Amino acid sequence: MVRRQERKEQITEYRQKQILDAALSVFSKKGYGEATIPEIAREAGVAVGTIYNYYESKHDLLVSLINTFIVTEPLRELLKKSGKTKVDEKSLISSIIENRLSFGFENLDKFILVFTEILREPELRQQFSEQIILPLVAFPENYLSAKISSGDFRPVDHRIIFRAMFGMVIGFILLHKLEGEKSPTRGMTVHNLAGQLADFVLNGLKARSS
Amino acid sequence: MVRRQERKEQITEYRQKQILDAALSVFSKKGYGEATIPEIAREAGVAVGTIYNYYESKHDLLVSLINTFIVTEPLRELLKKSGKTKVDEKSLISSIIENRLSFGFENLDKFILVFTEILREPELRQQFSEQIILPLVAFPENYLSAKISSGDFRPVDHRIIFRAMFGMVIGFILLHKLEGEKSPTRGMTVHNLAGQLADFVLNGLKARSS
Amino acid sequence: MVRRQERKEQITEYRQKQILDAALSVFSKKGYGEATIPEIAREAGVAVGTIYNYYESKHDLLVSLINTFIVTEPLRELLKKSGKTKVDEKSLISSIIENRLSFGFENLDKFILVFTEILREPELRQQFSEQIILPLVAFPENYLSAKISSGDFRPVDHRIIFRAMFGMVIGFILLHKLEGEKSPTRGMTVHNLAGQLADFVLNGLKARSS
Amino acid sequence: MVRRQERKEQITEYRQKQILDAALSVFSKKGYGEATIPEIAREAGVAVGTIYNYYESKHDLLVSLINTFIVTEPLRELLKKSGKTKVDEKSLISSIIENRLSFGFENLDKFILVFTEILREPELRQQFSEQIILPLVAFPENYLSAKISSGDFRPVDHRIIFRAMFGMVIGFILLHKLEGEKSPTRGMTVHNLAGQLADFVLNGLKARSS
DNA sequence: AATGAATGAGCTTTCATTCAT
DNA sequence: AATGAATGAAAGCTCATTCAT
Repeated sequence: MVRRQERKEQITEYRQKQILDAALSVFSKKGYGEATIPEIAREAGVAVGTIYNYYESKHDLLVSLINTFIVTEPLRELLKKSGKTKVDEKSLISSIIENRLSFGFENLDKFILVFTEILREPELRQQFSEQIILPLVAFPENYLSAKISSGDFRPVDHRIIFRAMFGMVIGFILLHKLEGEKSPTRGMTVHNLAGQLADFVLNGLKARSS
Repeated sequence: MVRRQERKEQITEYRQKQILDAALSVFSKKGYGEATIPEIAREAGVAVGTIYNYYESKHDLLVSLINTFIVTEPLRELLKKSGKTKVDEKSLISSIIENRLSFGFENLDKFILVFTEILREPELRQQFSEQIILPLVAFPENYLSAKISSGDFRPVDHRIIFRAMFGMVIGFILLHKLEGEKSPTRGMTVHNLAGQLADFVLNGLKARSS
Repeated sequence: MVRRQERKEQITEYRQKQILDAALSVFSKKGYGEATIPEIAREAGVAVGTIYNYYESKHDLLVSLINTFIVTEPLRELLKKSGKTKVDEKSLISSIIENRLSFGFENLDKFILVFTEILREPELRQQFSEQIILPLVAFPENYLSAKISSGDFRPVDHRIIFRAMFGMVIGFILLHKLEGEKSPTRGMTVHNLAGQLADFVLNGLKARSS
Repeated sequence: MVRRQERKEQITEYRQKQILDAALSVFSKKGYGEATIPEIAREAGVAVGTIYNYYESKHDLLVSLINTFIVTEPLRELLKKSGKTKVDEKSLISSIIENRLSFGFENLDKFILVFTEILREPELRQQFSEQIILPLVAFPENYLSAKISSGDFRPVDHRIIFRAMFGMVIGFILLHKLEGEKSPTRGMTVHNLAGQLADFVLNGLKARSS
């Protein structure tokens, strides 16, 4: 009896994943308005009606999707990565940037989807702000402020500067995609790009006085 | 006779502006797929059919819109601003950033619209890349590379670093909006923010060795 | 003053002809429902509004068209041809058939238009019946009945048989067009076809007993 | 399981028939261009959307309709009627004509629809020519040519003469409808008309020399 | 009298949603 | 629980008609 119950839940979970994956794919390819339920059903390999057994409406599907991929997944990842080996500053920052760049280059359309819809749904925005940005920001901000206290970093406002760095990565990805084939960033490795960005972040533009 | 002709052209131009303005407003509020022609017509104060006297289809309206607001307008502005007074480095960079921040905070939804659609339309992307990004990038890149040559700036790859700075501004705006009311950037003036970003860009994170 | 009046009427008449010609062309190419006023205007070389200065509505244009080309024109032609030189029977019938075949091959789409609309408009049908068919039929029926009285033709019901002959020509043209390129009638001259039909009409199928 | 499958197919077939019947009725009453999908849906007793579950577009509906009623149905009938009892010549021809007249009087608007659209669609025309006219023509042509060989019929070109006879029936029906109430053919029975046409076809107009 | 931009009713078509199976 | 045919509201779009110029 218990087994049966478990079994059912597993199937349910699997179905939901099937559907959300398909929805993510279709929504980010076409945009919410132009995606259709039949297409999502086809991509998920289920019938149209089945989707409505799991989600109340197309809009509910979108919200669930964003909650899952935005709230649940990233936090899970964040936790995984918290215990990390010590490395030197440049390598640490460089590797984080590299990781985010790679991820962003792969998933830009999904981000755009998420940004777009978050900006249109105050409810989602608040969730996003409180459950994603704030925790995400906590660790690096602490890192920054520790470095500032210790005199390793200049006395900048860590809240602003962290957001500037975060934004830099996002914006860099966006430009890379917008420029397309012609961009001078196209021929370079992500590792190289990340290295240059890390150097810039640490040293700025100005030549050292000495 | 000439008068009549002129008069007509003026009306045509005015109508086009009316419709494009309304389309920009509705598209950026709702997104392309969820915007409707009746709503655009209502906003423009014309009949549905009138829109089709000026634009072949909803999609043509989008493309015309992006071309007008993305290709024509910004280039016009760019030219206006080319002759500028000399100021010191920090002020120059700070004021450019401030200008872009203000503009971006006001117009993010329009940018999102434009980004989204450009990413979905290779044709638009190419236009955008060649007619907007490249010219836009030319001047600051030259500035950067001159400064590097003169030894004022460190020997960075100006193509990358310029894009990093550009991206930083875009991404910063995006985060600002996504975080909403709770963001620590909310209480600050744009002038202040721009100052901090300019300082960061020039000096980086690292404390000066001296 | 009289001159001016006359002049105006001439222009009016010319405009009407321009418009009716264009309408005939477009209606018979596309069918009434799929023809559009803008297309007719373009074909006529006038503005859309001008058509409405001469005809009350699209439907009025159709009716006027049919009345003109069906009632006025054919009767005019009929009168022209009433005084004819005497020829022998076979030649007479053959030449009439040839004339109708040539005309029909050229103008089938116009006939189809006319038939279609006449069948749908009882008012037109009555006009057509009384003003076209009856007068058109009068002369050949008289001819037939005279020939029958004189013993040259067999004692058939001339009303039926004339309609059979008339129908034969119409139906033959229809089949010719419907069969298209593959029809065995394609390779033949109209003269030849007309000759065979005339022979058939006069002699029927049966071999003469003698 | 098999039952369910079968059941579904039956429903599908029934729906298609429902829709095609309604479409035939509305198209032939109004013509393609002036028929509307809502009206067809109403006549079929289904929702507008349902029609689009079975046919891709209004035009597809037309083509399917013509293919069904023009290609499939008549050929089926043709096969049914191939084995026939022997009767004398006059009766045979008379009864065929009578059959076609009755059918045509009943269905003229459908024929007009079909003719009109076939003349506008080269693809349909070819289908019609190859799949309908040619097979339909084969048997009577063979009959004619056998009769000619045996000396029973005069040595006419059977390809032409058969088409003349076929056309005569079509054209006769057309005239009958076009003339409306006033036609002298109105008071007569179809049997009588067919008899006179058969007599005419066999004997022509000319009095026998003997 | 001629024009053609503006109009909006009404078309074809789509698709989120329902529900009998 | 899964299905997908049926639904009909609402979209994009067309075009007969009007009317200020």
